[in-house]
Amino acid sequence: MTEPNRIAATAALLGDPARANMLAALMDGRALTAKELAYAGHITPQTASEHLGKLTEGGLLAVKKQGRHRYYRLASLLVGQMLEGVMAFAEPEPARATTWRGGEALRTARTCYDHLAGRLGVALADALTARGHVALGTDGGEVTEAGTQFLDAFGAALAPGRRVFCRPCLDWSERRPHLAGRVGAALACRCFELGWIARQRDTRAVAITTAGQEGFRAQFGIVLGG
Amino acid sequence: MTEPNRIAATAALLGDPARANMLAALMDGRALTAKELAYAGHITPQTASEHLGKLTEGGLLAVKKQGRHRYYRLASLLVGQMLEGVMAFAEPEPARATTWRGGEALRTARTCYDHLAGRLGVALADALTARGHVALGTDGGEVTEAGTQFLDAFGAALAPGRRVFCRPCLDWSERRPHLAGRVGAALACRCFELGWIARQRDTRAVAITTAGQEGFRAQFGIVLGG
DNA sequence: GTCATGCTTCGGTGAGCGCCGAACTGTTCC
DNA sequence: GGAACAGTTCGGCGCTCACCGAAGCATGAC
Repeated sequence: MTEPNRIAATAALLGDPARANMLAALMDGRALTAKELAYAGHITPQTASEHLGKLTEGGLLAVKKQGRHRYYRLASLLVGQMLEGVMAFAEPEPARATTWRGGEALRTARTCYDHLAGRLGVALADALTARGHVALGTDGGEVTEAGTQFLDAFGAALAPGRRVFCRPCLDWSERRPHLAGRVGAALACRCFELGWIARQRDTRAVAITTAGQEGFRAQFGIVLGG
Repeated sequence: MTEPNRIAATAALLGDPARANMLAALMDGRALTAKELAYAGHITPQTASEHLGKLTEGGLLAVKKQGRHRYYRLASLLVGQMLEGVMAFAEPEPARATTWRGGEALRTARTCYDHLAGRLGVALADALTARGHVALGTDGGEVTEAGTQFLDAFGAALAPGRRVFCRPCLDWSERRPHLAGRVGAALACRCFELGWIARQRDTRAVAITTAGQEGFRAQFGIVLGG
């Protein structure tokens, strides 16, 4: 009885355009200030403050004071996965190849909560699959023995010993699965470490550096013409 | 720009208690009439009609006319997965062992969209894991060679040849993963076929028949004290 | 034909909430 | 100290939307 009401209450929090915009802006896992989120939601700081209060109250966001700023981020993995679920449904069917702000950059490479998406993310998943490093299906995926060794050598080591699974995440611009879960996160993390990719201000798009162009080509055979 | 608005619009559809109740009632994959859904949402048929119209319009529900009834069901797997995502977040933390309508029956065994959940679902996942038939992790899972053979012999055969993955689905009453995805669906389907479990009216709870008591014990070593 | 039933449409009411301007607290910097 | 800035709280406006009663279509039973 009390159960669906909690569902409704949670969903209602996502059901406001301003809040949805703010949450989408946080999907790359960064922590943003209230002002930045107000900008992302296209609303004034006063209004944003109310929304952020509700989202925090509802357990969707965690907040950390730092000087005169307040940094908001998604409160847990579950929040990111919930948003993924809604996005997977809500996104327009085939890649509507038009007009977002910086759409082209977003489609080339972007972060999706804690892992890589866009053409780069899909290409990485394809490359690893083609080489037998991971096996992916619609219901899940697994890193092979060879894949574990490869990731190890690449510097994106995972806890050894136990079997390593990975979760596919449906990519809304390519409509193809890419690597999420611990594996995707470790891979993305290592790419940042190597300086192959770099975050950009005010967007989830990531830039592929010249080192990255070279690295992705050498290690994965990936060349993104775009 | 248009993107998060779609997310918000979709989430807003889930964000009404009456609609959330109706969707929750459809989570077991059955098709229900408008009247039954009005009852599930605790609203009058007029109001339910509006809600059902919006949900259908939004692509969440599919409807089929049959005589003077209209049967509504979830429109796609994506809808079920989206709801799962929201539920996984929104459910109260530990098993709040109290007071739902038929709570005890629901906790023992119920359907979760197209597969089994509750103690039975978790016990099945545990049994299959313990025997090395499936391997489960937080990011996914896989059916082993032996598991494929076992499922085959059990009558819950899956398309052969390709690797079979399965998706864990976090159980909100037990807080333990159980089997979802194709594997979970095939398993549940076979249990219904064998007459081990039976659907009940007006609830997602399923009854374990006496044949089921015997079968689950013999095949899986599962005894649910009730 | 008449009646019952399932469902939808219409009209009007009321509550909730998203929004912003203005004012207030707290931090940083000079 | 004072000025600048980040963020919140308050008050009031306006819109949206969930709700139900009543009426209107269908379909099926007799």
